[in-house]
Amino acid sequence: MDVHVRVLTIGALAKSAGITTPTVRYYEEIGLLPTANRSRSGQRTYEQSDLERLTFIKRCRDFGFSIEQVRVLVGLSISPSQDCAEVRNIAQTHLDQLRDKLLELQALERNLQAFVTNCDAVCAGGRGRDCVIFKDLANPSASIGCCG
Amino acid sequence: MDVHVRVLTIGALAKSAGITTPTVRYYEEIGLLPTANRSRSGQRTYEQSDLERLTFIKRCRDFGFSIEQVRVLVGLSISPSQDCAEVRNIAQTHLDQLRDKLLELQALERNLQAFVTNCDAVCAGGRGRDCVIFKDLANPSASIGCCG
DNA sequence: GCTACACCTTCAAGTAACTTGAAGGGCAAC
DNA sequence: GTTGCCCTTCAAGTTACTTGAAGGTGTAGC
Repeated sequence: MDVHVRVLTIGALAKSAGITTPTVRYYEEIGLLPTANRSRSGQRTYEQSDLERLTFIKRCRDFGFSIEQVRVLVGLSISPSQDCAEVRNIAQTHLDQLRDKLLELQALERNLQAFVTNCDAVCAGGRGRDCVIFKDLANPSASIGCCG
Repeated sequence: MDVHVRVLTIGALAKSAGITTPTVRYYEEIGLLPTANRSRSGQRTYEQSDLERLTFIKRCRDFGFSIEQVRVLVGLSISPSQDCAEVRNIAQTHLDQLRDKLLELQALERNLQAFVTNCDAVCAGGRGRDCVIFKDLANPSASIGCCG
């Protein structure tokens, strides 16, 4: 059986792909990876093609795709008629969402910076029961921007 | 008992603070809000001070602080010696982490944009079993940047 | 043959921060 | 009295794994 196919243990596979062994088992459990072959003693064995598939999955995850998106992408990648346009569209949608999130986080960064600056300016390391920071944060009718 | 204190139901409280009722109960369950008083029929009742506390929590969450960070901030906000410096430091740490994440996401944005651009340039709406996109993504020894 | 020791196995529960669902009670209006 | 919305609790679902317990496997050295 083991003619000249390089067989990998789950640990070797995981390391090569840059993920952990429990994660490999998890991917198998949720059907992202096919059920692995087993050695006589019951240990999972993998081949080069498994490494490629897992690498594909890892790259997609690194791109921030959700497991469900990766599931679709894996399906497309192994289908006979690989639909590049569909992949492109999934990626574009994902990119759009990413940009929305970036804008949100950038706004958050400005607000947090303003908060810290205000802390420095107003309370300057002091302490006391009348700190404006807490008051403003707890005021239901105040607008945010915070602490000033 | 109900002299001239405006009493709020959980729904009214939640709406005023801009969160959902299950979330209010959840916050009570994890100790972020104190155990609520109850009406004779067993429904939770709240006062203005609860709304302020919940508003404080909501603002902190909007700033992206984790529940555990908010727990600390709430503790500081109700302690007799409110330590502004500590708040400032927590916020600064959080801001630093946020900036790291922003950098990551911006790099991701560039990569995804490159991916989409490459899809357009290389495969241009086509389909076929030799799509370079899939091949590159699945190649364990290829460097990322993707699809080119 | 025996002993380390790293690596493998399964199953269950934990993580964050809620959300959703089921099954039922309370209360004000029409 | 009944409609309809709000409230109650408890349990499970979500995402993407991680951690832990308890035990088997494989190989290297002595």
